[in-house]
Amino acid sequence: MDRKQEILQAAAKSFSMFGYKATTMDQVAKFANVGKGTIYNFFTNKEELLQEVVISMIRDMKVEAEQAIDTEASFIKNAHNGLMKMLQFREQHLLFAKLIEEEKAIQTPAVKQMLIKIEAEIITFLADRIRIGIGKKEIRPCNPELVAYLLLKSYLAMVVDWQLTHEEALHEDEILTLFKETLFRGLATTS
Amino acid sequence: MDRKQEILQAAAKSFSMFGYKATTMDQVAKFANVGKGTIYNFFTNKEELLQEVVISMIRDMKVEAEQAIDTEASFIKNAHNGLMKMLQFREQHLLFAKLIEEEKAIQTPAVKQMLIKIEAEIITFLADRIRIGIGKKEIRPCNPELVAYLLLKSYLAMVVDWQLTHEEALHEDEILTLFKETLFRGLATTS
DNA sequence: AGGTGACCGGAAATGGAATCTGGTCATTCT
DNA sequence: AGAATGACCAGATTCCATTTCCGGTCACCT
Repeated sequence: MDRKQEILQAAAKSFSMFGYKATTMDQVAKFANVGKGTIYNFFTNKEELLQEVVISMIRDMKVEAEQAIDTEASFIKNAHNGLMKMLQFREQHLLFAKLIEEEKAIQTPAVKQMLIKIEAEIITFLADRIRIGIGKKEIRPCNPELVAYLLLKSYLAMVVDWQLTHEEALHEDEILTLFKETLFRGLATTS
Repeated sequence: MDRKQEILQAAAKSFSMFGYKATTMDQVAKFANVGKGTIYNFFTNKEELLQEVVISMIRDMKVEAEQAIDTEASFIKNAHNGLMKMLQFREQHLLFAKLIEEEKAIQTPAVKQMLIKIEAEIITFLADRIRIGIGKKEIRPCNPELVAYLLLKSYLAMVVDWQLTHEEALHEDEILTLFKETLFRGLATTS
C-alpha cells in the first residue's frame, strides 16, 4: 500500500510540525498529494490516523532501545543505556515532543490517550527486561511492573522535571551515578 | 495582631474553597469581617497574601513530619513514615490540593511559584535528614540534594501519578515494600 | 489614625457573527 | 466498475465588541 504509507508519512510530518490539533486533514492531504477523501479510505478518522502514526513511532523506539542493549553486558549498564536512549530519542523526536507540549498546553483527549499508550509500552518493555534480569539472577525478585514504573518515573524526574526548577540540566554521568548508588544497587543481587 | 491572623485564616479558607484565582479580595474581606482596604494594611497584594498563607502551611507540614520521626528508629522507618505523613497531609490539606489542581488546569504564575517553594522546602527537609543519616553512617555517602529530589519524585510518582493511569491506588505497604527493595536498600549501609 | 467601601482602569467573561475543519458523497477519472 | 476527488455541510472554534468583574487606591468616616 504505497498510498497508505504516503499518507502516514505526511501525517507524521504534519503532526510533528503543527501538533495534533493544529494539523488539518487538508494539510495531510496536501503533504501526501492525495485528495482529502482518499485519507478516509485508509483511516476512519483523524484520531485513528494519529494512532497509526504513533504505533509506527513506538515500533521505531523499540528498535532503538533494543539496539542499545547488549546481552553480554550487566543489567545496570543495559538498564542505563536503554533508558538514556529512550529519553534522548524522546527529546529528538519532533512528534513525541510536540505531543507532550500539546498535552501540557491544552488537554487534547486523543493526545492524552496516545501518551498513556506510549508510557504503557515503555513500562511493558522495561518490565520484560527486569523479568529477564530476575531469571538471570542479576536482579532480586520483585514486582517487575512496579519497578519498571518507578524506574521510568525516576528517570523522567531527573531528566525532564529537574530542568524545570533548576538552572542547569543534570549531566548524563550524574544521573548514572545517582541511579547506580540508589535504585540499581538496591535491585542488583551483587553489591 | 489579631486582625492579621483573622485575615490569614480567612484567606486560607477562601483559597481552599475556591482556589487562588477564584478567590476575590472581597471574599477574603467578608470571611475576615473586615473592609477590603484593611487587608492592604497587612499585605501588599493578593500574591503576598497567598505567600503568607503558604508559609504558615509549610510550618504546619514540617511539624507534622517531624512528629513522624523517631530519632531512635532506623533511617528506613523514619524516611518512610516522614514521607507518608507528608503525602497524607498533602491529600488531606484542601489548600495544597486546590493549588495543585489549579496549577494543572490553568497556569497561574503566583501559584506555580508557591508550588516550587513548597517543593524546595520539602527537598531541604529531606536533604537535612539524609545528611544526618550519612553522619550516623546509616546511609552511604551521596549527594543529599539529588537523592532527596529522587526520593520525593519517586514517592509522588507512586502515590499521585500511579492513580492517573491505573484503576486502583497503591496501598501504603506496597509502596513501602517497593522502596525498601529498591531505593532504601540502595542507600542503606547495612543490607 | 485606623478602618472602610465607592470608585477606577485594566483584565477577563460573554455571546453572537464569522470562519474553519472533520467528515461525506455525488461526480469525475481511469 | 471502482477508486479518487474536492465542493459541500454541520458543528466546532475563533474573533471581537461589549459588558462585567476585581485588584488595588484613596477620600471619607468614625
